[in-house]
Amino acid sequence: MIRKHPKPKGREAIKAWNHNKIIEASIEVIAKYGIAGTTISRVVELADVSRGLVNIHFKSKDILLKEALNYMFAEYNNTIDNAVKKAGSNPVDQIKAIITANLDPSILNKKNMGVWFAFRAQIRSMPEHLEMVETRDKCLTNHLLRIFETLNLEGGYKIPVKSVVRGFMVMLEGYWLDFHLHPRNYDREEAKNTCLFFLAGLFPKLFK
Amino acid sequence: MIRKHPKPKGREAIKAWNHNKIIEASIEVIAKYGIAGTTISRVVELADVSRGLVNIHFKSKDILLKEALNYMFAEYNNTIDNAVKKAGSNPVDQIKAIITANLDPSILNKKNMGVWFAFRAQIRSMPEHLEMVETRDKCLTNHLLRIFETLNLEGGYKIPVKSVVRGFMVMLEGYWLDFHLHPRNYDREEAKNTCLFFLAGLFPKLFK
DNA sequence: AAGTAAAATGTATGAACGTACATTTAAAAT
DNA sequence: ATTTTAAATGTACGTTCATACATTTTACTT
Repeated sequence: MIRKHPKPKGREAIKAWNHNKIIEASIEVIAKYGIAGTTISRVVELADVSRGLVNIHFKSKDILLKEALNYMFAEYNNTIDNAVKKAGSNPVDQIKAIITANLDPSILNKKNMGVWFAFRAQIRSMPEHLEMVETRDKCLTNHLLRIFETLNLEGGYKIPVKSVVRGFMVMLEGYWLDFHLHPRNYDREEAKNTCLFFLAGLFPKLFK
Repeated sequence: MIRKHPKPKGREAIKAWNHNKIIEASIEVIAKYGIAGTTISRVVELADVSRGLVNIHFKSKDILLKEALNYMFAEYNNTIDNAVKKAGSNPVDQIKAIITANLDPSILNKKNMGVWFAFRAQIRSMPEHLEMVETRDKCLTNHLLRIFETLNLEGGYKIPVKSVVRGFMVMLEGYWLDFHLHPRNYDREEAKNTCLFFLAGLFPKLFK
């Protein structure tokens, strides 16, 4: 049962509170059972609300799924944007901030990865969600393209930016997958260091 | 409807033929609809066999899923082992062979990736399949550990082998994910070159 | 304190699910 | 040709699913 905060007062507030409770329960259920394994019964049980309430708040199961996914992505995009902002103007610091953010427990945790890979796995049969996934990809790609281009200029490198950005993102996502499969003995520090190690191969002066 | 080969003669042969037809149909359905979205009805329709036959060949749905997964993994492990063998004794050639094999259409295709990520997504709620996934990981890890250690010796490098192997595998898998999401405009050559580019950063003399 | 409208509840319904099993089909043996 | 028996079929059953909606509860208004 999800009950992070006590039940608030006021009709509107209670409604919003229940709405949120259902979304968060859905996320947890998706993470555990996958998209097709997510049933209203499981959501209802975890959210501790009545069966009918889900139908009132979300016109259909599909809409509920979509809102749950959206909820999660918004969090991710915010986290990354903030991390880059906080890192200041140094591109190397920005890269490090992005790596750290992507490996931080607030992003890289069982629940998030469960949902993440559940959606990615089913993308073939639910192409309507592809857009949302790609929006997240673009958020990260844009940051990285800009940063690596700056690195090229500042360091006098001639690294093929597009390929390296893709390779780098692919690596980050690979580490997510690694965590998803083996959350127990996962070493965030090692993952970070290996990312930096690979980058140091390409930009020796900057990442050493 | 799956009918690669004409129906054979002989009771045993027909039985085996149907068995195979059901497994291959299952793989296709899993790839399209995910684990929980895989229903007997869908498998039966695609395999073009009677509803009851699945129950006779596979005691339960779980067992069918397990056999389908096993079928796919066996193919993968064979392909990799053969690729390494064919590459000869040069470690750089072996690495290249592994990259090429992992990006080859016989491995990296919509069907395989659909099943692959479907299982990985659901691993949390079906831990009984973790073992099979890890067997595949070990097959690849063992090859790579040996090869990178040889590279260290031959080239006089002091690369942290374990980390690099993990980073490299993570990268390969990241490219699988990339393909899974965007099979249309996927560039196998570029993926291969970027892998080599990252390795060239670590082993400059060898991968240039 | 009484009335009212919004929100939440829980039961009902039909479709789809996995599985069991009596029946039919057809390959092999006589 | 007839018999035998393994293999395949298709219906039937109990369960679980998403959804609809009449009913009850509860926060707000008067």
